[in-house]
Amino acid sequence: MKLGIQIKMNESLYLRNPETSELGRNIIKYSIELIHKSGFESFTFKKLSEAIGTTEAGVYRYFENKHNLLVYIVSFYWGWLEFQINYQTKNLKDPEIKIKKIIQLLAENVEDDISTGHIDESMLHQIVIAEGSKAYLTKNVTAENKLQFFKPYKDLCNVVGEIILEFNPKYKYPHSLASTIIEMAHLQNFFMNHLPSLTDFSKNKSVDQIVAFLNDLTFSAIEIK
Amino acid sequence: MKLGIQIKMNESLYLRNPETSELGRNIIKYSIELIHKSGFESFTFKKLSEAIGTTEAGVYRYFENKHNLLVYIVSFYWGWLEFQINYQTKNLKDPEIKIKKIIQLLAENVEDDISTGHIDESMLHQIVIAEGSKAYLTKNVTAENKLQFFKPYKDLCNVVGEIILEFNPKYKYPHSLASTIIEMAHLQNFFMNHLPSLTDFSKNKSVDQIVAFLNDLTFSAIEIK
DNA sequence: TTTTAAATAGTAGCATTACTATCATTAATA
DNA sequence: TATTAATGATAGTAATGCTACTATTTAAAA
Repeated sequence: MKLGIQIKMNESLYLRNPETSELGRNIIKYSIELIHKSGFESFTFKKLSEAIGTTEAGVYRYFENKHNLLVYIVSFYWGWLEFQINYQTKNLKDPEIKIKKIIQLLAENVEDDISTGHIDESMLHQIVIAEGSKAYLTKNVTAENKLQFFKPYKDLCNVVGEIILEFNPKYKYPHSLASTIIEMAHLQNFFMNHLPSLTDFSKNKSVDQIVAFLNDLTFSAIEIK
Repeated sequence: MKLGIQIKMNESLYLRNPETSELGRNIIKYSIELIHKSGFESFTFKKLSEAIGTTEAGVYRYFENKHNLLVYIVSFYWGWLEFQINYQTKNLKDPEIKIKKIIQLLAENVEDDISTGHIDESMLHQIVIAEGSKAYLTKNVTAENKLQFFKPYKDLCNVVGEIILEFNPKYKYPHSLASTIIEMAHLQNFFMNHLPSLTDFSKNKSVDQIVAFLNDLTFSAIEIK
């Protein structure tokens, strides 16, 4: 059975809600494909509109610029991931097991069984690994942060931070550790695949090695001494 | 006394060595200023050439494109930092003290007492925090990696990894931990200043808090149990 | 000293990018 | 059926990213 989920997106990210029309949904779908294939730098609204079969102006009616579109799809990912985490840790009591589950969800390659129609979450995961940090590494962070552009990311970080405190209420850096785990789950993946000498993950390129590293790092830090 | 140091740069990063002429040195100097002021996205060779008082074509004679120029200045930073680390840990025997020194050098704001003429290392440090990862987060990583674009970064990571092993020869993830420390020294700084809810660092925004977090994280991970 | 070739600087131009504006057409709704 | 909203088609502008060509300076060889 495929479950449909809906993720409410921040309205200031778009000019017109892409979920409400065929064209809008195609914009999201083909953006993900194009960015995944050729990277965010070479991605343009021209190419996107050609892929969809519409015009550049058509895309501009939905998104002010390609940066906002990136933030949109990255935000979608973080929202989706938080849903996954809530769903998969719902009935777990033990915070240790919860944290391990979260690390696994963060690091593991996505299989989109709980999917959302037109969006390929597995491809989206790859995009977030390679392009995600470009969403906030700009001169406009502060302004965009005020518009809540990064809320889904911050929410996720909070959720993880809370569970860290459940495990060890005395731990001093729950948020910093949460953002470290989240970032590293992705960055070590990127390094493993493209700059392997920055990691200790061998040939087989299995994400299990990243999970093991992050588990070790996390529990060493938060275990009660 | 100001000490002059020279950092040998990878020749495939430039078309003409910017160290060998006044114009070349100005290209580096003003790039750092402009990127620091307005960010890498809005930085163009046109604006740079106007700031210097030359023409666009003049800049293109030194660097193929702005991406390579970014990689150049980021590489310079990593080379400079490795020099600093070697210099400041030279006579230290205890690997624990060495690691603490490294974390401090990574996280602390740079004061360029050991400076390199026209380059403002303190400004460069800020650039690497905000733009550094854009050097490798591209579709060309693999090709550029083959051309040794990221050697200074990888060298640094290796140096840190070696010292981690000095502390605990049995630790399983020296490189991944090294790249985690290096990346987080910068990213937590960025978060602290722009997205503070992703950290646990309060009001005063002192980098000492980042140092404390990284020390805790690192030594929890590598201490011999 | 003159000649000449190499290095450097400057001009101009082109294709693409990142938008904006206008107007006609289609589809949905009152 | 009239009206409005969304889309499509077309065009245009300014900035960006880059190349080709010409002019000038400089430095070495004759």
